[in-house]
Amino acid sequence: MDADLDRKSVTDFQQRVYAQTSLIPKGKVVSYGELARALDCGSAQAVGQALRRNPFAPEVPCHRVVSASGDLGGFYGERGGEAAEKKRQLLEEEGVTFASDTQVNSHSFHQFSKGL
DNA sequence: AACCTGACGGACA
DNA sequence: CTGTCCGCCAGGT
Repeated sequence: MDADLDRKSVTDFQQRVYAQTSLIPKGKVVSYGELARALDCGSAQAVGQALRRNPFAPEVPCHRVVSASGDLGGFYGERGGEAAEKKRQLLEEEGVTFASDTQVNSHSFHQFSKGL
């Protein structure tokens, strides 16, 4: 019915990823694994898949999502390209500190509520 | 339905 | 620290 027309392109899972990603506070970053955990997914790759070609950019601050190792990961479907440098700059603009040109400082990681 | 890929993560050599 | 392998889940072909 009419409702079927809207969804397409974006699955229920992706909407959850974008929603959680938009919850990341400015000046902080979250790893794909942490995000996946918040979504009760258990797979960071599944989360990365959703962000890979995010149709909600820049509505969704996908640049605040980095790898668990502190690496920038990717941006706009590119890994370690100039896009990564842009991503790094965006984070620095928001107040995120970097341990290296391609690594985020560990204290800049955000943590979702675990419900304790 | 089956197979392969992917902006990951962790373990191992 | 670097390179390789396996496991994880979802999506596209």
